[in-house]
Amino acid sequence: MPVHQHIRVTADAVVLRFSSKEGMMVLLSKRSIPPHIFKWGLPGGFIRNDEPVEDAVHREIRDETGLRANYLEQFRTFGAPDRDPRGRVLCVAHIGLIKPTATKLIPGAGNKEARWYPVRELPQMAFDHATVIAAALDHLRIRMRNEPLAFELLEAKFPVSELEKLYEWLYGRPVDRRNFQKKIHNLGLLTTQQEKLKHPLQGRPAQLYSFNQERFNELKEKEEYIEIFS
Amino acid sequence: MPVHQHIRVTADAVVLRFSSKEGMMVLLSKRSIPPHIFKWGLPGGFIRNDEPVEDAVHREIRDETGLRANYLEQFRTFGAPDRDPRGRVLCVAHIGLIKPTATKLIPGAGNKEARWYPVRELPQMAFDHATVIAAALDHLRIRMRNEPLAFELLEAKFPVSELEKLYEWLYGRPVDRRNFQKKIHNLGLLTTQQEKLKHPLQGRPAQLYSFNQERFNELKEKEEYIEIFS
DNA sequence: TCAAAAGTGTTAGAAATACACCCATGA
DNA sequence: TCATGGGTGTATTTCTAACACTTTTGA
Repeated sequence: MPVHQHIRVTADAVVLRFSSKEGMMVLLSKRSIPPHIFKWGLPGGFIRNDEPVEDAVHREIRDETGLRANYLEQFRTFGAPDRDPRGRVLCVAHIGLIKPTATKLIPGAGNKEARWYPVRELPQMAFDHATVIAAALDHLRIRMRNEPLAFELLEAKFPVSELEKLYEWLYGRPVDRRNFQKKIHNLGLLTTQQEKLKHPLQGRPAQLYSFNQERFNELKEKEEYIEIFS
Repeated sequence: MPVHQHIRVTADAVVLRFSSKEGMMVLLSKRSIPPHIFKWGLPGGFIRNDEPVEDAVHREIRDETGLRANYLEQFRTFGAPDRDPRGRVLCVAHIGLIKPTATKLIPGAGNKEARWYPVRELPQMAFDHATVIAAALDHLRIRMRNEPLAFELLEAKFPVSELEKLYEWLYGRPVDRRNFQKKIHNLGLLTTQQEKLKHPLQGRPAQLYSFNQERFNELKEKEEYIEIFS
């Protein structure tokens, strides 16, 4: 039992927000202390001794931005010995997903500035956080084929086109609207809502849908393998 | 910067070995010290202050069993505050894959007993290691659909039936031999070897194949998505 | 009436599935 | 010659992919 081990551990989150107008945005906070002072980093920080890791992530996101991710999943731990100049610091990295309406940031006690940045136009990043963001997107790209994570990034009621644009953004290729609708409807994952989209900037108003979680659970029970997107 | 953080970190591995006769086996080592003395646990231990995480895993596996996994991948970090009675200990869990010939164990300095156990007949496990093993298999089940990890569990030259039985074991369902061969050959992942399997216990000798890594890399470059098994 | 986005169906090709008999070998 | 496991082809169905015009609305 090593009394001599001295490794610290942070819990950090790549919190993502999507809208078809702005694309995928990531939540960053500006560092106000060294190391990497004034660079931008992921919300996160040291885990408390008796605190569950997920709780630490939620706490840090709240403290730095006032937000709460409605989906949170650990995806990898970054542990290169030289990734932090202060000494050995492991980073348990998470993906957080949040609805597009979560735009208003309330920087907390730390007085740190927080901002949404387009994932494809990142500022100078602290530590290895650019790598962490890239890894988070790779992870999401794999998970979103089979898991209904897309719906965590959309409003409760959304037009199919928004879902489609999210997949187009993530996979970097155009998606055939007709085939996409066919597939998603055949799976039965969408429940038609009464309303239509009230204020399209222009064009025909879109039918709104919500994600049918029960239907997905049903599918998952009987089919071992569900492909939402190919 | 929390001088008061006191969290220790271990690197542990679920090292797996497969043969059609025995099924999937996991490498365990018997604890010789408290806590959980005399229960079985995953090979692993505390990371050194300046040691890369993967190096720590390899070192622990070697020290406890004399083996070296030919594939190693981190899959999750377990961090429940109460998972270790000694205090807060995070476990960065890995999957290790090893060839079926790696049967001989050389317990090292720690004098710990090490053994291969069938994954489906585990002894009483230390800590949350039963959960860790279950999570490793879930992870493997997802990864093996799209990544050529199966070949890390087979000899360099193997009959198709061995590959097929590996998939059957992992997904818990029978696989149609003809359709399986068709699919795997259409992908072009197998290179036919000169030899046939020399000593089948009975029956017609099987053609041997090796995994064609270059072909897989080629595929991965042009196709964004490769499905090895559905 | 125009611009903009939404909605929708058919066809051809590819892939997945289901299914059964013969072959090569050792005992 | 028998028992055992290896090797193989075809027909059916399902899924995927390609493709363009009409509808609804606000300006």
